[in-house]
Amino acid sequence: MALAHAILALLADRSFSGYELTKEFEGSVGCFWKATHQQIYRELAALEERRFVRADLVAQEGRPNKKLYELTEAGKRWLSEWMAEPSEPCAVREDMLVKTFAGYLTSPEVLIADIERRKALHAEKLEYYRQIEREHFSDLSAIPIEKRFGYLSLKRGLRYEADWVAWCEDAGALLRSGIFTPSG
Amino acid sequence: MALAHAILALLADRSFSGYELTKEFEGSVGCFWKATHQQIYRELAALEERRFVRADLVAQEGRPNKKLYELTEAGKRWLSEWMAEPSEPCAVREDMLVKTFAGYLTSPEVLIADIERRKALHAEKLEYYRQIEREHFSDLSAIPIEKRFGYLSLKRGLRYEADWVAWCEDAGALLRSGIFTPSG
DNA sequence: AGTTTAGATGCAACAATTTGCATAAGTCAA
DNA sequence: TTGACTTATGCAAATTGTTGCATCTAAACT
Repeated sequence: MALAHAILALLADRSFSGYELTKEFEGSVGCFWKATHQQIYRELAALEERRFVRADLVAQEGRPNKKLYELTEAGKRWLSEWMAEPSEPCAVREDMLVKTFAGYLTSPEVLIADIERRKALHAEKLEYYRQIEREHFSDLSAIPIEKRFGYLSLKRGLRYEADWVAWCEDAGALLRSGIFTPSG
Repeated sequence: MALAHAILALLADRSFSGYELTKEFEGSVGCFWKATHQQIYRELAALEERRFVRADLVAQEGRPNKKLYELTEAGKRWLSEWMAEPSEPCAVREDMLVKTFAGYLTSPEVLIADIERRKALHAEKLEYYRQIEREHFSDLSAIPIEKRFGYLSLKRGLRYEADWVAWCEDAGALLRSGIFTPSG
């Protein structure tokens, strides 16, 4: 039920509609949580029923109406209580590493191609996080304390993507070295 | 449906029972996949129905009988085809980073305690992977080629855990520096 | 003699996630 | 003016993942 907490964590700062939350989860917050619009809308409905959030219908000109959700006192309390509980490492399920593990069933070229593709993906995400870092966290003392905490999460995202890029280079070099081919 | 592929990837090397597979997923293979015994038994039954694996009942003395599963030709083909498809990064859902993101809702001490706990967990796992590295991959040229590929996956696990430890130290230092407290 | 630990498998219920479909208004370019 | 894209929300079904329980054998501990 931790998606609920991720949503409440965003709503602690300001109000969001489901659509806006979806965008957030696809972007910067994506460094620590992934969720589709379906999950978010369903979870918001559940949170509203539990009175942890409250919704305001906002009529808009030129576009569909939206439901703006805000955190209630009960929601804030529930979130704070959860913060004190120990956190477990998230489950890893990496297709890529299943492939390297059984790499002898295909040709090194197939693996290398996929690794290069992944390297590009992670490098792109890394650049995106670096841009956020430059634009929002270049001077921590200049931003309100509540916003500074996001930097800790972003730092993890920066590390994670940089680390993937480094592994891709590492693994690519090993595969090209010929250690994994009978002839080499 | 990628758990299926992870199971087949293990069975490509040798036959396993469900119980043995569970142990594998808890240990070394845990660096790229997490699965409970329930998931594994269910998936094995489904794979058997699709004829990607075949089961042999093995009577054992002194302990319950077991079902030894082996990969079929069809299963091997299906796995090889899957290997050529591009792999997507796995979904990240990190409770810890939700907490750092909304860290202003609790005290730095609460965050620091959890970060220290996580650091110990990741350091332990890192040591475990290092032990596997020493015991199984200290000389790549001395082991059969099929087994060498596992080192690529292990290397990712080593990096991942080391990177977490480094982040924990980083985040801990920042939290202790007082940047995140109004008085500091 | 009784409890715990390890090996071995499985059902049932529940929770979470993904995927496909559906709607509806407005913008913007070919 | 047709087609693609963005904003905005949602249902239904299928797939995956988790949790609690249940069974059986045998060794090892207390």
